[in-house]
Amino acid sequence: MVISIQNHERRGRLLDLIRVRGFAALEELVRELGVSESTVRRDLDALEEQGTAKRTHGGVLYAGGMPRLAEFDERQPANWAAKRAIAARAAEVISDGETVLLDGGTTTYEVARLLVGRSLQVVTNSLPVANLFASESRSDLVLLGGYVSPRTGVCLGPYANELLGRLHVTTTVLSAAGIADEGLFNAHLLLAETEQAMLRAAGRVIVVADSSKFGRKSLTLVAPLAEIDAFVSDDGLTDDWKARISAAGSELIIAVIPPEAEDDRDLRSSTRRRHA
Amino acid sequence: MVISIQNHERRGRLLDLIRVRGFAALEELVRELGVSESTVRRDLDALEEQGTAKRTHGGVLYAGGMPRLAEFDERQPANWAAKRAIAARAAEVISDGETVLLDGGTTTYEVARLLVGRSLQVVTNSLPVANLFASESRSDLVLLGGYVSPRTGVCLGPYANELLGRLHVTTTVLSAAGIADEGLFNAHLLLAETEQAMLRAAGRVIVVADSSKFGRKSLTLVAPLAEIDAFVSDDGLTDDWKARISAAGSELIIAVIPPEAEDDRDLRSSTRRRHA
DNA sequence: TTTTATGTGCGCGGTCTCGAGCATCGGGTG
DNA sequence: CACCCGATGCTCGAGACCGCGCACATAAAA
Repeated sequence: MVISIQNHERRGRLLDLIRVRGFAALEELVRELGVSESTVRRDLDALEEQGTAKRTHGGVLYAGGMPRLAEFDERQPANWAAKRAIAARAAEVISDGETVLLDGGTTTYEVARLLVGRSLQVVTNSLPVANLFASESRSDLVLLGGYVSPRTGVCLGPYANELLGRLHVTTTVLSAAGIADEGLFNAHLLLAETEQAMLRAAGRVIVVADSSKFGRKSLTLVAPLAEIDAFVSDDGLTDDWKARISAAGSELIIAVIPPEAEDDRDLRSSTRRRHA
Repeated sequence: MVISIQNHERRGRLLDLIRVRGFAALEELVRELGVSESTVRRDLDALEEQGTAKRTHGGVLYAGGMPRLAEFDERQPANWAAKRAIAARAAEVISDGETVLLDGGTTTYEVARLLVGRSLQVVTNSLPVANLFASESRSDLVLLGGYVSPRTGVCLGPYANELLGRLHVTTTVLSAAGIADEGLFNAHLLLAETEQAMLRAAGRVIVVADSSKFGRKSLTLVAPLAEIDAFVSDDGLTDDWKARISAAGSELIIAVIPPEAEDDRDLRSSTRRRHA
């Protein structure tokens, strides 16, 4: 009946190690628990039986983790390299010490990843972005509250807008579902309101959007082009649109997709001789 | 028979598979990508060189994940079994359809884990708890905004309190750093204010705390015992404290630690071993 | 005490994986 | 056309990991 006490203390520590790291090699568990490999393996079997861990070859991974958001999972990597290149350029124009407001979306998430570790004040309505900065002591984090959209993980609604009305940030990084002559478009009505509040709170507004977004409309208009200080996009943007953005008085930053990671653009015989 | 395009498209798909699952066995990647094992292995080498993935024996795990919070990592598993048992009892007294306000802390986090999938409206100031419900379509999620404490991942400050002032929930699940005659104690001054606002917003207040918390004080007083409707603790609680809680007019729910997982309680008799 | 049960460590054979080397294919270059 | 080069797939020896059985130690039961 009574199961030995060290037994469960050790399994508790074991489970904690796995939970903390998400994955642990069997060899390192042996070293850190100070027991034999057989014992660790038996414990792992028990944990897998219990369902809290899943064994793999050479290690174990935690199974009690959190579910993931749909938007970040079901994405095809179509223009992912473009997003990353855009994010890199956008992160460059943000200086240390700034107060940055980050919108939701996959591109702004990539920007956020590049900003982790910088000395910044970060404001966001995006749960995934907040997770990036939550444990970061180098930067302060302010999260907008409100109703959380299940699919995208962003905070919406009047509470978020109201809090935004009392904030001021040096730079806002916005995403967009479409960019047309009328201005920025977004697919979510409540989010559009929140993004309008973000615009009002910002000293400088940067929109990150890959070239496929230009010329497309979406459900609702967020803001005219003239309210945007700078666009960051990739070199798939047509000259036509480059002209329109200049005409609207906005700066345009073109990110070049690095040769290491091109995917949806051509460049066939990749690395070496490239006629140019 | 195109050359380099397929290369990177495949690596993009590969990285997406890894990113979505967190971990993937090499064999399943071979099957799903329809290429040979060698090619997958070479791609994995490239991804590891790039830093976005980490190879293990027999598989690969995604390396671009998010950092983790200190409070949930450095936890010793001392009374973790107690926490889980307490969380199970606390989750039982919450009915479907309720609006539940969940505090931060590891015990309330365990409660939250058990509530995932239930039909509830959830309000929380805790980032880890919010992550649990963010992708859950069965339950609505409202997140309190404000400054995010780096160590614990909870939202603090006047914005959170203000938003709480305009909410009403049926049940609040609170944690505590200490429980003494004077009432609930907490280690964080700003958090105490937020928790007081949580108390005011609630129709019913449940405090989850393992027995080691009773009789201990902490930095600041949150609320007197009489304001708590129910305490959930483990059977290590002394009769003295059981009487005091009854005297304060609060309900007491004792969780029994299942025989599968007892750890730090009793069985002191057999704590030695070590062969020569 | 002896007996029994449980937990732990060690060793061995079998299976799987890894990395490197080699062959093939297809296209671009001179 | 001849050559080069990157990409892919296959083979194979070496090494890692797994599961099993056995031996030993300790605590509870007889």
